[in-house]
Amino acid sequence: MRDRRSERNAATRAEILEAAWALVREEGPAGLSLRDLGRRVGMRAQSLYSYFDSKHAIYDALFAQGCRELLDRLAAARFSDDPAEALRQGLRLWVAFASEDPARYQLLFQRTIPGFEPSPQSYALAVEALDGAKAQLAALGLTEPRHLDLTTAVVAGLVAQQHANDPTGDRWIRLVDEAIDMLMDHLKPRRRRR
Amino acid sequence: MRDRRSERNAATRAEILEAAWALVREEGPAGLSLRDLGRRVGMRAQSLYSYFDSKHAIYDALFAQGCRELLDRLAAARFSDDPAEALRQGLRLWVAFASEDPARYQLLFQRTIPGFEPSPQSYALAVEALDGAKAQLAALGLTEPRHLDLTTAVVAGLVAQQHANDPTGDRWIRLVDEAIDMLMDHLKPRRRRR
DNA sequence: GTCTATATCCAGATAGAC
DNA sequence: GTCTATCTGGATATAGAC
Repeated sequence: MRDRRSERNAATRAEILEAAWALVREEGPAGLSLRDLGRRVGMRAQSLYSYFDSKHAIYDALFAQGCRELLDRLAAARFSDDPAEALRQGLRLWVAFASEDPARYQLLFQRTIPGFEPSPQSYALAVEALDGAKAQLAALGLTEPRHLDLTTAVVAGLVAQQHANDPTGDRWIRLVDEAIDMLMDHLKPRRRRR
Repeated sequence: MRDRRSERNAATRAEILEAAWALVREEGPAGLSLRDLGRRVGMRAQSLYSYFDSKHAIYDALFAQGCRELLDRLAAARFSDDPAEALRQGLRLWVAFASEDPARYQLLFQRTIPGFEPSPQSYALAVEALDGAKAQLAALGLTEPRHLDLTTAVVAGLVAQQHANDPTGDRWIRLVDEAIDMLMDHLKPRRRRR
């Protein structure tokens, strides 16, 4: 039969994580404090330890949630049958995901919280998301490491510049289609240079 | 006549900044503490206030030093007379500078220290460095904002991926020449697409 | 210029009553 | 499961003696 107690516990955990996201968006991932977090959910900071073993465990849960959100969107996207168009759609989705929430991007893709590393289970989710992009490249015959690395670099560069130098605008984000053109023209095996 | 007192003061300031760089490299820019810094130079943390008005003033001095280092290297470089080759050399220099010291890169080009913004004087140095790249692009007829923005995005992307995912290796950095090829082929006005 | 002493505030985490 | 109380340690910064 249903375990009402553990259901309630899970609901509270979810509520705590939701409040944590809000704080992380306001102060940045490194600025999260258990005091503030407790206050948000109407608890003393110490009581959070009934739900999470440590502050790092909270970060880890946020990391996993962020990855799952990305995986969900990738799964929900209806990609074109044309591999080139599908890749383009996939990269647009990554850029949109990464640029819409700087704090989440920082938590998932940069190393900005001193001492925090995601658990293997959580990290596996991030790898899974990247595997999607890898497969889309492979469908175009782009299977060398440098193909993926150059692709991730271009995407990461647009997002990094956007966040650092124009956080409220779209100065770099709007270049995404041009950047993808550039990338695909360059990587296309048929017109390989050098 | 020489002011031995102020010479000594300047020497101590320089020593403090050197120790600050070491700490920042070890702990990241956000991890710098005045206690540790004082200990490194054989002082109590409070005594540092004789040399700098605040912790932010120390960050600002580091920021300015980092910019000057980059400007010095740009000034010392002997660039080719061929504008395309000169740009290539310039971008290689940026990538080398940014990748050799992650902490300095973070301090200069990312917004990672809560509450810190460089003073106008210091920021002007960063702008000056970027103007160099802008001029090199202009020498190739690339004067639109998107030309510079795409260029900085590619450079920033390589460096960001390098630091975040392969901090001790060269997995992305070694792609710099290929990335520059890609960029220049794409931006070259003579073969403009779209 | 450097020290001691101190102010003020914050952090993460644990013990134990209820 | 939540609380009070507490531990331990950290931070930046100021006042004033020497």
